[in-house]
Amino acid sequence: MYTIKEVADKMDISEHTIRFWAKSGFFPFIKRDKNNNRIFSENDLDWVKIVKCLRSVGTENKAIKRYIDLCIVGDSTISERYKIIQETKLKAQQQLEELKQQIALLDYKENFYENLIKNNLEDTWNPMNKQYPKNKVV
Amino acid sequence: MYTIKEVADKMDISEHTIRFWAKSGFFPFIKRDKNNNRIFSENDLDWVKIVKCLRSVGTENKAIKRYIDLCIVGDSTISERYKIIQETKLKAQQQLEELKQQIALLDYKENFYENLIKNNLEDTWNPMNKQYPKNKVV
DNA sequence: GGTTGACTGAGAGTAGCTCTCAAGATTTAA
DNA sequence: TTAAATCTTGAGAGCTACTCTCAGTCAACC
Repeated sequence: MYTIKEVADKMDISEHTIRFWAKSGFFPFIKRDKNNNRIFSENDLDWVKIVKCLRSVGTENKAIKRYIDLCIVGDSTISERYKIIQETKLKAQQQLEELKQQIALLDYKENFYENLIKNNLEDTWNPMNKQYPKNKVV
Repeated sequence: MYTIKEVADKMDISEHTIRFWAKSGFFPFIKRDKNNNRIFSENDLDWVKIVKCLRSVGTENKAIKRYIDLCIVGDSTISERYKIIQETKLKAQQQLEELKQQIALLDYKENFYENLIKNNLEDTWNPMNKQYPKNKVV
């Protein structure tokens, strides 16, 4: 059993965000103690985990709520949930490829600057540079 | 030379966003035609590319503006820009690892649902399920 | 018994788009 | 040659998903 603060620390999400998600109906099964404080079970943590996952790959909150609601309905929605997870995974894999390309660009830029510094060269990237080179940077 | 629409198509960014970025001072060198329409050079496209890159790895617009301003200043800011790119790359690599883990979770869920469907099993994930199993899902 | 610290919900504030709109220029069609 | 369609512009409203502030409740420690 965890308090909201413990969940926040454990999952690396702010307490504010967890309360916001709770208010959005993402954790329908959380119990309260006698002071009305939320107490998260291990099972509730699983819900936090999947919400964090969906959110981090860009799933809209409305779509997350839809998925949660399908979970609550039960077994009859399994194939629909399967489809959602499948599509989300595909989207995430595309993001991975995109991210790799952006890292490659950052890597190129890093080497470029490193080279400038090492050799005391001019910054050919800067469009202010009057000797803008034929072989453009980036 | 490109119109804003051509840049939007080429870079897969909405025209709205490009105008928003332009208003934010991310493209300080864009020329206008006689009707005040923006005309993007190949060099301007490079700026769009680096802004898109920084943005896509979560760099705040304020920090992007800072980087752009450093570029405008010129060679004296190269080492500072180098540091920014280095740190951004590190952040992006962490995101890559995080994304891989989220994909692994989605993959697990996908297999889990697939198995349920294939074998007509119950959904052990759903907390509504009374026979909540000892080995919890996810 | 008073202060410290965790929690609560309501609601204001913020970032970064995203969209609508009216105005102006151009191109195309009748 | 006038009309309609298309592209652009900036201003500004609207939206999503937080993010933060605040006043209030409760329990635990000195």
